[in-house]
Formats: sequence, C-alpha cells, structure tokens
Amino acid sequence: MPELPEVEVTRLSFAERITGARILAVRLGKPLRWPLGGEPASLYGLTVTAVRRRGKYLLLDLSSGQLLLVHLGMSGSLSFALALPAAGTHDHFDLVTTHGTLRLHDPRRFGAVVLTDGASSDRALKLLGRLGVEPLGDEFGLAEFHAGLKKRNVSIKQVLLAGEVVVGVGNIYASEALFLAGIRPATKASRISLARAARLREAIRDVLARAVATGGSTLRNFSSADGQAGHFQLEAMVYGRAGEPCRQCGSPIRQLRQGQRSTFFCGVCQR
DNA sequence: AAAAGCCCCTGGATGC
DNA sequence: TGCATCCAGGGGCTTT
Repeated sequence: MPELPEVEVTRLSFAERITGARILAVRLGKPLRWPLGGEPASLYGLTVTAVRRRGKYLLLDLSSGQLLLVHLGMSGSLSFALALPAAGTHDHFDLVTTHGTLRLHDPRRFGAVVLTDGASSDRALKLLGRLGVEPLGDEFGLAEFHAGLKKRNVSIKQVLLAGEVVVGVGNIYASEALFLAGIRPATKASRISLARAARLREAIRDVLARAVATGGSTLRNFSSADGQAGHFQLEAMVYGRAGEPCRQCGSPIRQLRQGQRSTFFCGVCQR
C-alpha cells in the first residue's frame, strides 16, 4: 500500500501528538518481517522526542538516543489514539504512551518495527545506509540525478523502484511519474538524456507532492493514523488501467512486467 | 560490482 | 457454494 506520500501523510497525522509522550508499554502480536531487536520492556519510561521519515521508513527518536524504525511494508497502516479497540488478528505492534497508543495493523506482515541504537548503529545503517536522495527535498539535484541514472544498466522503472538513486517512488508512482515525463518505462536508465532527466525529476516531485497534499490519494483505501481517508483527488493516469483509453490521447494503456512487478504506460504519449 | 530472481505473508478478485 | 489460481502498493537476501 504505502509509498512515500502515504508514509508521509501517516507521519504528519501523529508526529506532533506523540512527540513528548512517555512509553508505558509495548505489545507484540505475530512476528513481522524482522524481530524487534531488543527487549520491549527496555523501552518503558523512554520519551518519543521526534518522528521523522527516511524514504518509506518512519523513524521514532527516543530519549535514550535509540531509533525505532517502522516500515509499513505492503499492507501496513498505523493508527494513533488515546483509546483503541482490543487488538485484532492483524494488529501486531502497540506502542502505548502517555499521549495515546500507536498501533501497526499489517495483514501481510511485510512490515517491521526495529529497535536500533541510533542512526549510526550497524542495524540502522544496514537498513537506511543505501537509500537514495529524498525527492521532495532541496538535495534532489538534477546533475546528481542524471549522474545516478547514467550508472545503471537497467530500465528506468526499475531504477526508480530500487530507491538507491532516489527514494520513495513505489510501483504506482513510478508508472505515473514516467507517464508525466513522457518516458517509456523500459528505457535504459543510462540512456536518459539530461533534458529528459529534468522532466522526470519534475514529474516525480510533482506527483509525490500532490499526493501528499491530497492526503495520500490514488489509492484504493488508504487512511492515515487519525483515520482520515485519502481523497481520491488524483486519478491514476496509467496505473491499473491496462486496456483503458489514455486520458491524454485515447489509445489503450499497455501493461508489462519488470522485475516481477506490473508497469503501465501509454505507447503513444511515452517514447 | 551489478543485475536477476526468490521469498516473506494474507486476502481479495476471478475463473471453473 | 467451493476450490484453485493469480495478483497485490516492498525490499532484503541469495544467486548468477
């Protein structure tokens, strides 16, 4: 479910409210992708000092200097409230604090909650160390982006998904951004010209920023930690529309598979 | 070193 | 209705 916009909307929905809260208890459900990596009870009494985001990871800074990483995987979502219902079968992590309980609901359990000894710890570096640049920040420069693409001998779609050049672009927004930029997904990343890289960079920023602004839309059923549903204001131009007419030129949207993932594009608008 | 494939898991949609 | 099959928004790990 969640790409950068959904993770960011989730972060915004509870970051302020949980900041300054003291951890009272931790409840674990079924195993997630990785073990927590520490004793739950060791968190008791610590304060959540900030909630940040890096790529699709949420980072909860703790007063001990530790970093609690939360990843939503494919099907994860967070809720945060003073009183939550009894944990259901797919509620696999509760962080009970003085300001409310943060709960991870994740049917497929590709998500994770990992306790690390700070940003420079081995565990944090292993998970975050290879991540590319943040697409919505000032550091997402054209020259660096183009240089990053030049080094890769795979399709541009797969480079975007890998997250080593730029983070946060998942399977939906990769297709959408490439449509906006007029670039075929199968184009080798190394063959993208500077001018086209510039268009793609703008397209990525545009589609992600709009999705954040509309509360994580495009998606079937995304809702943030305060229960607000996405507004569906951004209609997908190509994603999930195989065989349907292109909204721009009317020709049928095409679908292909790249690295076990579906890609959608318009063969006329994208060259 | 980079690229390709595998795999974790559950649920919903589709087809017979 | 029941059952099998396919597909799903992620990404680390292993193999080539």
